[in-house]
Amino acid sequence: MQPVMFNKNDSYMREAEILKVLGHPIRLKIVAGLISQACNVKKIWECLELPQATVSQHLALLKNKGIIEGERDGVEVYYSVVSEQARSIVEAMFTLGGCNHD
Amino acid sequence: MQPVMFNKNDSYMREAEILKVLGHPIRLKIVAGLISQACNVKKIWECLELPQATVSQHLALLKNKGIIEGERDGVEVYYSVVSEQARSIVEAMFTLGGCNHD
DNA sequence: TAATCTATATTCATATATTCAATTAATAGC
DNA sequence: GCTATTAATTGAATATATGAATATAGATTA
Repeated sequence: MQPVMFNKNDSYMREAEILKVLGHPIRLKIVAGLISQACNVKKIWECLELPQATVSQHLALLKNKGIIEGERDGVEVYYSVVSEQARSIVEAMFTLGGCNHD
Repeated sequence: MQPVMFNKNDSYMREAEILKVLGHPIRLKIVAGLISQACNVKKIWECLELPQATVSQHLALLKNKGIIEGERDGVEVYYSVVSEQARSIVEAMFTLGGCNHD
């Protein structure tokens, strides 16, 4: 009896969704940055040199998918990574250190 | 002096692209299946109960991104995972075993 | 309260992705 | 040549994502 190689029942929906959300350069940069340190919104879009609205949209998406969470401190909101799965994916991504093709 | 939390220069393009390609339930299923064993195309679309064209499209995308490679054996083509980065991402995804929220 | 700085939400035009039937290509055997 | 089998491609409809402008809400200070 063979192992279940292609599982048509298990939809991998949730897993694929996490990967898709991380699969955008801006969001990946944000999450990778927040892994090393929690940060407020202004600093993020200043560092990345992106419009505030753009960063805000990506932060909202990351928050809705349960990857980051924000904590308000006065006028500022500090975001940090709360999804261990996202954290381990990003770490797996970079611990290989580009030792793949080309 | 602080570490470079938000790197605006390093675009993370390539990394984000890998995650985006894996961020689709069908492609994630295919890659997860091919990690456990190389397989020909017909078996894939039969197991997943999807049209041949749909699976072929996703296989082409995975191949173009350097995640899988195909080897022809007569009239069949056997695919296998060649990207160690993709492999480690998928493994990181599932070794956590859903111990996150809800 | 007004003024101001900050964060979030909404909207919209554009671009990209996805699906699947139909078609084409490649291989093997007759 | 022809035919069967498997895989790749095309094309068109539909769906989703993106980014920037704009509007709204929240918080602080004068």
